[in-house]
Amino acid sequence: MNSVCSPSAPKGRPREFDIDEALGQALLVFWRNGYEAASMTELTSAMGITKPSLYAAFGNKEQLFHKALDLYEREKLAYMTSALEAPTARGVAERLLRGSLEMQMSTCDPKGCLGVISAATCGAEAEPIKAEVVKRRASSEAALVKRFAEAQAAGEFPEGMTPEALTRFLFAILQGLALQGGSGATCAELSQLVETSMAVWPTQ
Amino acid sequence: MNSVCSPSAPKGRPREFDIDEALGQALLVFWRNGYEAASMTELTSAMGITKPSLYAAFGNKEQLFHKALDLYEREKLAYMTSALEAPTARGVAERLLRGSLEMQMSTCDPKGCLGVISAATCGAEAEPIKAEVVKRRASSEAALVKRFAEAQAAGEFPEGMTPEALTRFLFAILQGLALQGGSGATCAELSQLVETSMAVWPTQ
DNA sequence: ATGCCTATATACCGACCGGTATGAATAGCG
DNA sequence: CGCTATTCATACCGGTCGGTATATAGGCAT
Repeated sequence: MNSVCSPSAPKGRPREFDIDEALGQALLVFWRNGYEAASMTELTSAMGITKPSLYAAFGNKEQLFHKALDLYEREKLAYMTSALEAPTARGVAERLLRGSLEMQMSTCDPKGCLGVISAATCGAEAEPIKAEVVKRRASSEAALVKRFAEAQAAGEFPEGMTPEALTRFLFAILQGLALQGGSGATCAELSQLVETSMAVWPTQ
Repeated sequence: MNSVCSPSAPKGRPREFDIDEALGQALLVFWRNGYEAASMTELTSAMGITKPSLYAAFGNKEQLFHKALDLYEREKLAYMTSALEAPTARGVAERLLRGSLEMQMSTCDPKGCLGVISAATCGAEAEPIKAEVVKRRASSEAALVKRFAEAQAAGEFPEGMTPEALTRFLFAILQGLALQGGSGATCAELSQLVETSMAVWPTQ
């Protein structure tokens, strides 16, 4: 209750690892293996820390996954929010498709999408994990619906096309893209999928 | 080397369960939980048999999954082959989409697609499982490419649309459909996705 | 130097995993 | 009736799971 009260006033022994870097490594393990298949042994090994350190710093496996998911959305899904700023609905779709494609083509990151992997996983233990991922996806969808509603008001849509329908359609393609990417599809094949999707995207 | 040599000449104690019915129950468990999350305990419980009986009748967990996958393709994916008989490429796509939609809407079967679930699962233990599923998917894709090539030769495609591209595109939508179905999407939402896909499907 | 507090490392916990050894039960065959 | 062959039920195997008790090491204030 005194002194400078600096943000870094650790009274005890200082931790010997960078907590953000460790979280980044945990994210990679979850990304490659999914929640359930990522064992504590593999997590701690990749993070370079021991199990008690992990539990002291992150709580437990589920909380660690949540924090890794936060990091994933913040760093890897940034193109999603920026895509909404495209001038037209078609531009938004193109940015989303190309952003997702670029992610799948990244040589340093794992293939597939952490969200897709986690949503498809169905173990009883991972039920709350799946629910959380689905919930976050719903908020992303809502943002896209809102953006497409603006586009519709601007007269960009052909009649009969609702913002909800196009959002669901685009998300389905993005999910298929991530799934095929995680199944060993080549860059050319995924790129072809993006081009085809843009070719069929409704114009006026 | 004698007698009627009837196909049913079991010398020992006869098995007390129907092997096909047990396999059907195993399929449901794999379908709901995925390969890795389906434990032997849950499998044997659902099949109504004990572990040694399962191993005697089916080999091991992986072989059981393969047989369940055979059953799945034979019974649940029959609409895929019949869809290829539609008169036009557009008709093929529509049959595939509506067939997949109907499966997702079935109240007795689990949601999602066993193939999608198994392909997204990424545990090291399940690597051969994933490879097998991807391989079977590739053969389905090849069949669709072949059918679309006929359609292209018949002048059904607009220029620039290749059979490979449309196949990949359609499979992506089907995968998105299964994934959203497995994530709790409503019938109305999935139906909307099918309608949108048909609306954007290229015409001539 | 002495407490105090926190992080570290080792070893361990009960539960469950896939898979199996073992012996009793049940059929056909002589 | 044995004899053999197959299935059944129980109990068990080593290994791994997520999670933790315990004791030591290390930085701060006094």
